[in-house]
Amino acid sequence: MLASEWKKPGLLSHFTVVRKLDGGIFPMGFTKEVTDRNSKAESNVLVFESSERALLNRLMIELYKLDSDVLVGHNISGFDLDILLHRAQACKAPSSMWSKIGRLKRSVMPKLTKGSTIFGSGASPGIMSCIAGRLLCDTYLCARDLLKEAWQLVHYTLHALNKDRKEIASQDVPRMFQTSELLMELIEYGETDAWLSMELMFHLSVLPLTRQLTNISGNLWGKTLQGARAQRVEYLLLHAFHAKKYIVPDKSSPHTKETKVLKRRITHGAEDGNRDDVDNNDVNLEEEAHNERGKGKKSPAYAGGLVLEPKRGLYDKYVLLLDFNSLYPSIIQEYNICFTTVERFPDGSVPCLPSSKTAGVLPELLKNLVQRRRMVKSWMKNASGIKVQQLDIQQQALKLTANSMYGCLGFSNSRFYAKPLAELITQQGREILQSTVDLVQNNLNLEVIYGDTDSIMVYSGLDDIAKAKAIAGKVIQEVNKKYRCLEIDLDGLYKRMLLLKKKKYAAVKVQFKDGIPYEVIERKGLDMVRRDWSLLSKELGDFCLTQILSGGSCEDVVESIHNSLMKVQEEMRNGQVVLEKYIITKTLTKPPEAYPDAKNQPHVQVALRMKQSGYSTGCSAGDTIPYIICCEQGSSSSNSMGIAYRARHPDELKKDEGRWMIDIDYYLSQQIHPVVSRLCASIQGTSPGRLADCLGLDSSKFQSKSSEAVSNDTGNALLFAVDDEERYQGCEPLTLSCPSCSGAFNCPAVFSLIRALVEKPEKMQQGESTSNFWRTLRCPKCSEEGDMGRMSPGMIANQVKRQVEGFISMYYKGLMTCDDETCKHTTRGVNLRLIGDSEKGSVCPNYPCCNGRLVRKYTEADLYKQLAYFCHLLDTTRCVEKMEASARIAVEKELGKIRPVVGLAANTVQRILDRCSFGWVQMNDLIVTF
DNA sequence: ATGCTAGGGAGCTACG
DNA sequence: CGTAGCTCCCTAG
Repeated sequence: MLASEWKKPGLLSHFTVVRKLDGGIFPMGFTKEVTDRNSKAESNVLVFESSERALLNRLMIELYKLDSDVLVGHNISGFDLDILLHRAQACKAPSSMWSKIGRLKRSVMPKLTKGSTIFGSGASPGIMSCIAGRLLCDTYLCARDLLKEAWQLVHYTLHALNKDRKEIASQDVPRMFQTSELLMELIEYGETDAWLSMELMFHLSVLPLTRQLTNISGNLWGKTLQGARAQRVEYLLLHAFHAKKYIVPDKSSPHTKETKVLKRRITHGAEDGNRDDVDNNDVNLEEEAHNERGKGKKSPAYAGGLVLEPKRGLYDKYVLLLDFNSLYPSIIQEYNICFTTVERFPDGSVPCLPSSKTAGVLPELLKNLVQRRRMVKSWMKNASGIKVQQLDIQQQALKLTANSMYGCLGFSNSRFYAKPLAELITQQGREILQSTVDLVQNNLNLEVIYGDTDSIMVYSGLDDIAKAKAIAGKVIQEVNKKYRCLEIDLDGLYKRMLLLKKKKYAAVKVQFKDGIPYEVIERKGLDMVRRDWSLLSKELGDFCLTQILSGGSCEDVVESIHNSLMKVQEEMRNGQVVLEKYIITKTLTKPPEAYPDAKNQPHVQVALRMKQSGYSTGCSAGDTIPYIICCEQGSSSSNSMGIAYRARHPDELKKDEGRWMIDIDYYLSQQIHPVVSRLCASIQGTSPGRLADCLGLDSSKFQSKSSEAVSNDTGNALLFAVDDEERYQGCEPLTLSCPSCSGAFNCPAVFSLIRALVEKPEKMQQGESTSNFWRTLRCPKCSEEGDMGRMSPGMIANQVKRQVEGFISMYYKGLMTCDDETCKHTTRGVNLRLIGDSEKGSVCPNYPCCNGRLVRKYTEADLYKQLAYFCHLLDTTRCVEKMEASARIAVEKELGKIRPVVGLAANTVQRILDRCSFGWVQMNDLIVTF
């Protein structure tokens, strides 16, 4: 349907059910508001229930009455269904109630968490079986998998759609129940979200596209919606082979692994003397071990496409982009590559091209797909209105199907896995690209500046678009002469182009609309198209790029870039620009009761491993932690002293126009966890005062009382008055292990070492050599000469860092220990969220030998005590200051007293300038400081 | 459960 | 201390 049609008023209906909070009441005037709404809509669009169970019941009844064919939602498979079914389970809802979510009457709830529970992996088999009979359309999964090429589009679309959308933190929900207006607002947010999910589905044409894909392949629609690409190809091939009366290979399942092992044993036993066989087995074993080791990221099994070394630079005359139309499918047809035609060698080496003239099943299938697509495209020319859209989707589906065939040949778990075929195809691809380059360069005397897998870029050196096109025509004619099926075509004309690296370039592309040319900037692989760079950096980089591609003179371009950077610098100094440091992906959705340890604290999940939020936080994705642990960008380096982690209470962060910032005032008014902040201060040399400095605030306001006493000689770092040693009794010691005697030694020996290290620069000035200096460091235990050269500051820092991190992570991961003195069994890996149950004391695993119960080894109080102890031990404030000072001198020397700041943007600019003809510009001219 | 490889760039670590 | 080599993330094709 066209958007105008499904958006027509009256076509869609909606329904909302809301319940009051446990122990609460609905706000005044809410009942009247509900009646008003319903009478206005002339149906029950909004109802309320008194309990969660009643709410679930009501929802299921409404779903049953609707009996919908498709359930739509953004991340519905990873979230909504999971919550609904788990809550139904928790509320002890009868099967007659929850099974209405599907079309199959069930009496027993399947195991919901069976299978993988990785975020974004789709619904578990248990959940899928609950909704049997209905299709599940998860716009999140579809956007990510099915329409990978349109990912950017989806990203922006979502962004655009989200314009009016407000995110409500879970801890704010109770607040929304205080007045009728707020509650109605909350309800509207829910309705908007539902609407947006559906709008996204329509926008992406998910249903028509998946239906077409399913029709082409002959598999199940539900599977296509889940994104099972391999299965689609499998079914397509199954149908094709079956029609020709072939017997297809068995589907390998998890059981086959056992059979393989069994088979190997049999062959091994029978042909013990056969050396080759033994070798083969070893290879297999190695392969398997390798695969298992590299779980997350398999190393490539065979060589892929050829990427030409780019001739870097800024090209200001026309560049032609020539591109083979669907290279891999064409190769299969061109060389008749098929399971039935290619002779595969037992040793697994790359096979030869087939000589057979009779077309194989695979090429014929592809030929058929191509012909159908051509036909559909021809129909499109004469169609109009909605028909054009439908046909367009059909041709897209045909293209997608043809293109995904190759990938499945190389997919090791596919029924039609054929590595030799995949290898042969990519090998031909490489040869074709290389021979094309040779032809264009040697025979046509043109300059090829870049090429990737199936494309070449030719620098014409011409200003005239017509002449450039003529050259393209000549190249196309020459290349296409050589092949039967393969076809090269002009894919784009670049007026100006900046070529930086392999897979990284930008260009001004000339396109035509109704014969009138217009220009678009195309960005490929550069920082600004990646999601892991901060917005500021992306915006600045993009600005620089547009300037460079603007065609202005060198002087103008450099000046305008310089000015814009200076402007940003100024804005940063004035606090108008705030670096995006924290990205909070999602607020926690389970009720606080689920986390007894931190009941009264709001919870957040942090985006891990995004550049904006720092690396290695010691938590894994999805872990719930009572504090946001993050690190400042660029501050973590293994060779620098200390750790870069910083624990922050969520209240300490405030959100402003979508960006999260540290609320310094709150930080100080609440004195949130001085221990943690002190840990940062002493190890990393960062303190609230310094932080305030960075943000341009008056740092004197931010010094805590305890620091004033000692601030005379330590500047703005926080110090900690140590009372007595007894207070740290029971804490884990901080130790270093000596590389030569392996003995562990602890403070204060550690600190004499650290201090010695810090004093190094002074000694160095006296002309002492580095290696000699390191050798003066001795382990206090063995005090042997020689090996102690390895006792480097990096090593010490690493050991300290590891221990501190280790403790924090042990706390958050919930180390459990048996309370029986004689047993003391310790177990790890209990997630914090599970501790609620465990803390009641589950039985020690050593039962019945031991009657103990597992309890948390470290309580929250232990954590703070321990952290305080570490701080106490690491009282290296003075050293840190010295280290900082020497580092500052080094930096200042290098950069002439300016520190690079928009580091990211500056890097990008540097790289761009490196490759332009602006070589004479000094980078220092462009460095911005804050 | 699960299409493929190539490649840049950042953080981190082992090693000489 | 410098650096090669690893993992992780995200892109191009």
